[in-house]
Amino acid sequence: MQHLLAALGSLERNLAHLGGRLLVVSGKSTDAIPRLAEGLRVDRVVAQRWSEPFGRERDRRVAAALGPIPFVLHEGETLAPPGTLRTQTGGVYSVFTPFARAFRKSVEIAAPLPAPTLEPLEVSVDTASSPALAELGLRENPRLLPAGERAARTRLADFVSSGLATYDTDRDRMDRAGTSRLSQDLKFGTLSPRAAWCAVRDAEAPEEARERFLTELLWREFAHHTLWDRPELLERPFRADFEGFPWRDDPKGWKAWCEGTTGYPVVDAAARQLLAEGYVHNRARMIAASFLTKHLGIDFRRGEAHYLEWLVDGDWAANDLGWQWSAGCGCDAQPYFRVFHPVTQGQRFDPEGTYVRTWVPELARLPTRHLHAPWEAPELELRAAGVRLGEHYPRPIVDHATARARFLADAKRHLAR
DNA sequence: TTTTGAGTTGTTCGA
DNA sequence: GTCGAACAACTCAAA
Repeated sequence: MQHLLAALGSLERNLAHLGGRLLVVSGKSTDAIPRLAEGLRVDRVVAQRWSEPFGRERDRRVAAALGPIPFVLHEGETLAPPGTLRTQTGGVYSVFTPFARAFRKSVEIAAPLPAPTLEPLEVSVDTASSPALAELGLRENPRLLPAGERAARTRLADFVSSGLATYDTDRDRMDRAGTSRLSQDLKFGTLSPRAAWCAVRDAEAPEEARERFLTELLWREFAHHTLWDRPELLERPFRADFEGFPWRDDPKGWKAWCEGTTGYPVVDAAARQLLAEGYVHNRARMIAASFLTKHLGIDFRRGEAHYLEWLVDGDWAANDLGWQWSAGCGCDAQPYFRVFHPVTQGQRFDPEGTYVRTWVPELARLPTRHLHAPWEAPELELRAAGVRLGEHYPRPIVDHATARARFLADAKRHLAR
């Protein structure tokens, strides 16, 4: 909400700069938009398509409520309109690589258009200004990134000039600012994927780094196109053989995973970063999702909903695709037995422990070699770091090897039905 | 129609 | 300590 309001404020300033004006109305879109359209005596209502199921339903209802006034939807949420890429036999792509190959071959991405000129409104209508956070009973979170089109463009420019060159190697490092951090801008539409694509495509940076970023944009694209064609994926696993999987109900495990007290430092860091920042590093999301679904055996849809509730950048398409992939039931022909080791992953992608120390400060004084597995640290070192396991920081709620074996057995049994 | 090549992100075990 | 194989065989997409 904070990000949305700040983005609206930015839009209001930009419009004023162009001689326009942002009108704010409250109410259901099916009532408010027709009322405004009639009040302004417009000949059409123009909007950007929202391709996700919720948005499609909303657009359908608004169009119906507008009656004779045309409701014109433009593309822009994705690089190519969803539903336009098809296999040679007319089928829907279900594997990323062929989708990406076909996309690069057939889609030409033009530079974004300049801002339109605006005409002053001649009709006065009854509108409000957008509410302040406090009016909605919310407190400002100072950790959120600046929102709005200008902030997004600055972020893109900064990324292109400094982060892009090392993107292909640093993007996996949880302890570095190696990612673009553009996800919330793409989600809110304050940055178009075309602008990001063109800026990176035409940038002076190593080809591997540029290609890597463009591929990530295509993953976002793949998620939206896939959900467009198969909206039922928000409720069902992509892989039909995962239907009816024996997920566990583990209230204690669920609570620990949500609040960051599983005893696995990287998993806990991810949980706490989510609650604090509305953002989690991509690598940490995968580790957290793997832990919830595989170590704890909890249904991916619960983790998916939790992430969607807390993420600033959370959209249905990418979130669902990511969670299904992590759970092993998504668009991925890779085997189900790929279970992330939370300690190894931490050591590999947070080698100095910076990420863990930031989010799990009670372990901050522990030497790096024990940071990702504090239960294996000698008592003396724990004491020196001021850590008593079970008091300052929990012991692991599950044993990695045991949990892994349990999941593999469950999956093997279920998939062999 | 049949064949062929390939598939984001990993871990463990044993030589 | 390093390295390759096993994990399991399947489905997709294109030729």
